[in-house]
Amino acid sequence: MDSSNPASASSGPTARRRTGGRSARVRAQVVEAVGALLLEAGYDGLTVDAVAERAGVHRTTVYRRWRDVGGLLADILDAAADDTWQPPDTGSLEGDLTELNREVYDALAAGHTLTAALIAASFRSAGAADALSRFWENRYERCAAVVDRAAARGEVPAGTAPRALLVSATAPLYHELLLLRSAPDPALPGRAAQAAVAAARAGAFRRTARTPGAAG
Amino acid sequence: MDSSNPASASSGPTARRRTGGRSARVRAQVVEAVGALLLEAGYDGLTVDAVAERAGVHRTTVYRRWRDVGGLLADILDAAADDTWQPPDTGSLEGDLTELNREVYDALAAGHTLTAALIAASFRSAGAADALSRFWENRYERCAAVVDRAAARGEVPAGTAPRALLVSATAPLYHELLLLRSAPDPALPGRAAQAAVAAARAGAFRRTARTPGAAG
Amino acid sequence: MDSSNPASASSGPTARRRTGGRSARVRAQVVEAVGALLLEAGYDGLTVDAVAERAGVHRTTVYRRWRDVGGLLADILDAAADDTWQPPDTGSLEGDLTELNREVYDALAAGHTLTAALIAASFRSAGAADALSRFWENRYERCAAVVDRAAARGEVPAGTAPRALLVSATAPLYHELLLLRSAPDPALPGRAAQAAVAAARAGAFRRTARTPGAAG
Amino acid sequence: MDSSNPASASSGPTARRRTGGRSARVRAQVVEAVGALLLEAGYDGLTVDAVAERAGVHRTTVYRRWRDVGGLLADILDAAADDTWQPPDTGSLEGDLTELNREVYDALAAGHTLTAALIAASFRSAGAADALSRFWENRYERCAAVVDRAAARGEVPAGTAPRALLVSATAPLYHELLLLRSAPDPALPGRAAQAAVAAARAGAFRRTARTPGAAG
DNA sequence: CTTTAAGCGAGACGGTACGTCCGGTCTTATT
DNA sequence: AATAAGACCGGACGTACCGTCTCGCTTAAAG
Repeated sequence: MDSSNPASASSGPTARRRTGGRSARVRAQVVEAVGALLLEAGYDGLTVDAVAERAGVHRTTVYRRWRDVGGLLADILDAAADDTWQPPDTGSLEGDLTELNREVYDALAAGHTLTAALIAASFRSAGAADALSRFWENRYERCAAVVDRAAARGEVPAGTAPRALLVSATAPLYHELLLLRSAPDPALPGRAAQAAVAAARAGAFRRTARTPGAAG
Repeated sequence: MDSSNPASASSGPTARRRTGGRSARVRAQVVEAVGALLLEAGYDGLTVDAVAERAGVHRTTVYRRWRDVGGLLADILDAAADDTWQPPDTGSLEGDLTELNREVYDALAAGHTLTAALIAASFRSAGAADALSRFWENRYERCAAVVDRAAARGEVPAGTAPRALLVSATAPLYHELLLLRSAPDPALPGRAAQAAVAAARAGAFRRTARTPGAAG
Repeated sequence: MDSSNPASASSGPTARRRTGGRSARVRAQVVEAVGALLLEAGYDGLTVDAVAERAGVHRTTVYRRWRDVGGLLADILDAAADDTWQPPDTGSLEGDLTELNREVYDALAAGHTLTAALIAASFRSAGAADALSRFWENRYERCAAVVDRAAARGEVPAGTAPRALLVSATAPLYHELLLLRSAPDPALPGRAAQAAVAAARAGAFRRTARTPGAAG
Repeated sequence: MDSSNPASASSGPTARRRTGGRSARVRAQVVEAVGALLLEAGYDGLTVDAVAERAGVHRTTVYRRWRDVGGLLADILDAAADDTWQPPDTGSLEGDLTELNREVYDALAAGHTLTAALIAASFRSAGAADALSRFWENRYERCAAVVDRAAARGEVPAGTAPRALLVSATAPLYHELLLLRSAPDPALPGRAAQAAVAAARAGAFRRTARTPGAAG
């Protein structure tokens, strides 16, 4: 799951936004400024004033089009959701999950990070929170393929719920790096992936729930 | 949350701290106000002004003793860390973990919640972040007993790392409820506990690492 | 004291200043408040907060436009300098000087007085000090006419320096009433005027300096 | 607590005051600190906190003994009034007045000056204003000798009021340097002295008033 | 040479004002 | 007539002093 660069891909084909002329240019400048400021100064440095100045646009223009900081974040997140990112395909479930975790790890371990800033933002702005949820759901949907392939290969029981497995694999990373703020451990992505696979093999994520450990 | 101890440890022994009468009362009022405001208005409602007014104390007094909002949070967190909380002891690992998860679930599922506010705060205040880390580490240490007991009962392999197991069990809750903000699912505590137990049984958290799935 | 002109000269011509409606009204209210507060509470009562409240304007607005109390004073002084005041013309030098002195006397003898407040302010604010200097220089220039007329009438030697004479005539008033704070003496304006005239007749203020006592 | 004259002991006979050792040392340190701070930072830099710190004394001690900043100033002024200063005696009135003026000039021309600071203080503190008045009256009384000697020498008419003459001579200095803040002119002390002498010779300061210039 | 209370050190508190930053709204001038 | 720029309101921040209070501890003065 790459959350390292949500801002990169700009406005996809589905969005029927007016793309021509000044409006588009203004939006591009503002989006660029938001991303840059988030990286440099985190969410608290993302003031409308700073965005406007950096984008070379007037304060009131930002208010008019994005209403507030949450709107800005929602915009760049929704833009990022339209990108072309695809989950890895290494041939094994543990390999795929480790690879996914490594992306997360890289995005979070480096202290001041765009991802962390976005998450911080989600705690303060409803708009940002919604956009971030949408973004993440989108990613989980794409990643379901990883689990499906594993099931097809017989690595996990049929009926394994992709999302529960994926959450189980990645959640420890966010927990350690974002919430507990413990020292980054390069082995963490692999270990978390491995534990999730072990649980999955034991049937812990089968949709039919229950009777899991009993099998083991 | 006890509010009797002076100012969360630290400080030299020579400096005559004042613990009697007014100072203690002021602190108690402020701590109470912080908790109440966090619950009512979340982190963004936790302004120094609001705390002072609610505590019936002057603004400058708050600044003098707590410096800023982070200091306030650190104080109540450190106070909370001194409590007498003990992990559950249901007789089985899955039972204990489920019980733990249920506590987390209850603390997080109810929207505006103190826990969520503290986590939000940790993204904005270094002081709060440190205090929260200390608080959590403290809890994980206490919970190690749960794993030790399970190991003694033979539920998990000897050498199972308590912390890794505990993180694996609880992280999905924080992930779903705080980060993904998905709809609360009452089955989640149990499922996450169960998956962690399955992984532990498969040896995924043995300190000697590696060769886990090989057992399966 | 006119309050119609924007913001005491200065500032580039390119910057589109706004002179209409609200801005002008705000300035008028603030200037009025400054004068009233100076009279009522003296310089120490002239806080930005008090000015803002009295003017019915927000604190930050005052800071934005006037920066600090010195800026406020400079504004009202510069406004005052634009007035239409003219020195008296009684027909005799001593009469004119006495009349001038009486104005000063009236302005200073009544305890809490705007003039005294402005002078007090000039000791604490560079901006106010400069503005007050400008104001006084302006007045001395206008008063030069009094001396010129006297010279034309032959009351004082040709070449008498107006400013030195005027200072000599009025300085004792400021000295007694402001610095020494002695009890007001209604005869003082006349006496000081008379002494200055005597000195002038003796040639004490001739620009060619020296050779004064020679006249005696 | 009487703050009118904390230095000069006295007060009730019942309350046994303590004058020796520590108290005296404290006062000396504080007085020194006040003078130094006035010179370095002017009246606005003369905060109780700064005085206490510089004097190596606790804040509350200053409040206890001097009540406020005005009390501090009154104390050092009254101390200064007890000195042994004597007016010059050059042999001529103009010489004496010029010498006096030069002292004033030196005290005022050098920008940040103790004298200016005291005067500034007198505009804000009733205690300081009273003490300064006392100080100046004391000096004018001592200077009366200058005028008496001149009268004895026949330089000025008998009955010339010393104080009016002295004020006339020195006021222009204060006016130019303190109020008008014009550029210091080294010739000013002499010119002002000379003008005052001229007026005095013309009888402008005779106690019986009136009919002055008529004589010329 | 004790006693004893005046005076000091120390910390905290309530309170006023400062000057700044930022969020958001409203209004004026320009195009 | 629309919009960009400027100015405003309002809330909060963190700081500096002010003046007060309540404790103990020192120490100078009286007995």
